[in-house]
Amino acid sequence: MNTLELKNFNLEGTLLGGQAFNWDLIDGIYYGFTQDKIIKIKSIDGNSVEWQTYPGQNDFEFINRYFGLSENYDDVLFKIQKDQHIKFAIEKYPAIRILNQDFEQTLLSFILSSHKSIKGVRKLVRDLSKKYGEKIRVDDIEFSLFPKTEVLAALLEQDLRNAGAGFRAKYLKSAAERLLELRNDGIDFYSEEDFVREELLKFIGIGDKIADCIMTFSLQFKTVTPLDIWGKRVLIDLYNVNPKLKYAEMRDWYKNYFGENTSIAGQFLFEYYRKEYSKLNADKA
DNA sequence: CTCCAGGTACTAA
DNA sequence: TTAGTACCTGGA
Repeated sequence: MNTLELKNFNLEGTLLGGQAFNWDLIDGIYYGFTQDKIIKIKSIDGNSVEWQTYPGQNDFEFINRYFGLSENYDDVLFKIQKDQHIKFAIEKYPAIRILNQDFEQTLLSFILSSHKSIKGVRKLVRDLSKKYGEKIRVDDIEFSLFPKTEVLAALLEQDLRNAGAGFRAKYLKSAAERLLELRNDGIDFYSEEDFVREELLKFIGIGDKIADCIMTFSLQFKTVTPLDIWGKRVLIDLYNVNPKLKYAEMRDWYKNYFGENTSIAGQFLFEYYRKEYSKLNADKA
C-alpha cells in the first residue's frame, strides 16, 4: 500500500456523502470502482491514509486528481468560513473534499439518481455493474467495474429496465450514445460555465440539479453547488432565503455568498444538515 | 397496502 | 414563463 500524509481526511463524508455512488466500506477499508479500476483507501491514523489502485498498483496521478490533493485545502477552508453555520458544519463534519470524478461515469450515475434516494441509486449502480461491468478481484473480493459507456449504449432500453433503471432506462441509453458521439465532437467540458451547463442540459434526463452535480463532482467547477433538496433546505432554514426563489437564483445566492469555493462550502453544509436533519427525524420517530 | 424518494419531461394555462 | 403531474421500482 502507498501512504499519503493527509490530516483528518474525512473519507466517510467525502466518499459516502452523495457525491459518488461507487464506494463501499468493507472491514474498515473503502473500495471504489470506476469504469477501469478499483481504488482502495484506508485511513491509518489522524494524519495519513493508505491507498492503492488496481490494476496498475500505484496510480498516484489518478489519486491526486480524484481527491484534488494539489489544492491548498487549508486556504480553501479559511476562505469559506463566512458565518457560524458553516463554521459549525466544518467543525462537526471536518475535512470533506470535493471529488474530481470521471466525467462519463459521473454523468451516467447522476442520470440514475433522478427521483431516487441515495441508497436506491447505490443499489441501482451496483445492479448495473454486476450485470454489465467487468469483474476484477482485489483482496479476494470480486468487484464489478462500472459498465463501459460503449456497453451501455449498445444495450436495449428494455435491458436497462430489467436491470432496475425504470423510467431512467431511456435516459441512460441515450446519454451513453451521446457520450460516445462527444468523444469526437471536440466540445470542451472544462471551459466556460454557462456553455458547459447548456451542453449538459441538452441530454434528456439531465436538468438543473443533475447538470450542477456533474459540473461540481466531476468537471471541477468550484463556484457551483448543486441545489438538491438539502441544498434548498440549508438556504431556506439556515439562511432565511425566500423558498420561492427559482433554481438559478438560489444557485446564484450560493455563488455570491461563498465565492470562489462555493462547491466545498455547499458540501459541508449539506453533509452537516443532512446528518442533523435525519437525526432530528429519528428522534421524533 | 400506501407512500415517497437528493428530478425531469411533458402539458396546459 | 410558471404551475401541476406522471414516472419505474424498491424500501420504509
